[in-house]
Amino acid sequence: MRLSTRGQYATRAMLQLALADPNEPLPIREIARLEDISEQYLEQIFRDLRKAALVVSVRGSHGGYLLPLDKRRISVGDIINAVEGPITPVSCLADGSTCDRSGSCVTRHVWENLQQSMLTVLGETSLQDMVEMARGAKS
Amino acid sequence: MRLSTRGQYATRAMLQLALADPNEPLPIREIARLEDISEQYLEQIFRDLRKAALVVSVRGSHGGYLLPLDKRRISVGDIINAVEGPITPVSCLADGSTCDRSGSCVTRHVWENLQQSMLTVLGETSLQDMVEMARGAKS
DNA sequence: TTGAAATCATATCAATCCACTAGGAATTGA
DNA sequence: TCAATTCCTAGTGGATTGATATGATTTCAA
Repeated sequence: MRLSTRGQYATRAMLQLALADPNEPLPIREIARLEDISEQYLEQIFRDLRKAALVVSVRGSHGGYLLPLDKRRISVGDIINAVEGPITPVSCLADGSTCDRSGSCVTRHVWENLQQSMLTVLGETSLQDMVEMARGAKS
Repeated sequence: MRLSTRGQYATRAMLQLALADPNEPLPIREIARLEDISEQYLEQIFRDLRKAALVVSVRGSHGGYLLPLDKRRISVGDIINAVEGPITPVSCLADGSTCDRSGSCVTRHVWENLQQSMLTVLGETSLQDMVEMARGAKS
């Protein structure tokens, strides 16, 4: 029952973006250095973040990534969802699943509860919340 | 972010045990047939359940497995824990982990919240609850 | 007392996924 | 022009998953 590193890396990277100067693009190289993550691996993760419109890229020299949205409106759930897909604790809760087991619907309710509580926690934590945590811890 | 089939199979199997006659051992073969699970795979899962004392085995002909405990006192969390190990959404929350990243402690709080909420949901759902759900759904 | 039914145990295996690396093409500021 | 950067596709070694194979051990029942 593990989040993959993609979700963790993406979250840490987004936090770095949120802490950085919002007017100048932060390059992946810099984020990778700050968070000690493989540069090329992080590139792949940022491709997903960009596709989900959670970041905006600036190409070319002095390029990098920017946060286009309000930090209050980006949740950790959004980030995880962008790089790992939907939170589905069991496969029968995934999109196109046909859970045809009649007797197992009881356990399905349990997994639905689990899923709901995970979505709630991750959806309630915004990038802004993490920025404030970081600032609070620093002072 | 998936539970493996071990946890799901174990939960469904335990529910079958909870629904069965508490006085006569239910063999794995029967559970595997009811839930359409590989018999030998289920054997391995039951070894873990037995080691965790969530079931008791009766060897030999007419053998099988029994629930030694109050159904109210066994939670889905106990079952998952027995067959998959502790719920740790990220590796730095695992037992012997040395999370030495200074800056990442902010995200750690998020994962701790996630973990706590998962533990709560799974810990609050007992085998008895599932039995009642199954009975309720049946009538 | 023998045989069938069942648990118990270990080894193996194909497929999949994970975390990453390799190697470049395209874009842009200086 | 050139260096810095994003963008893209492919491959890869190791770990994990979800089993299967094979057999030993235990016990009830005919």
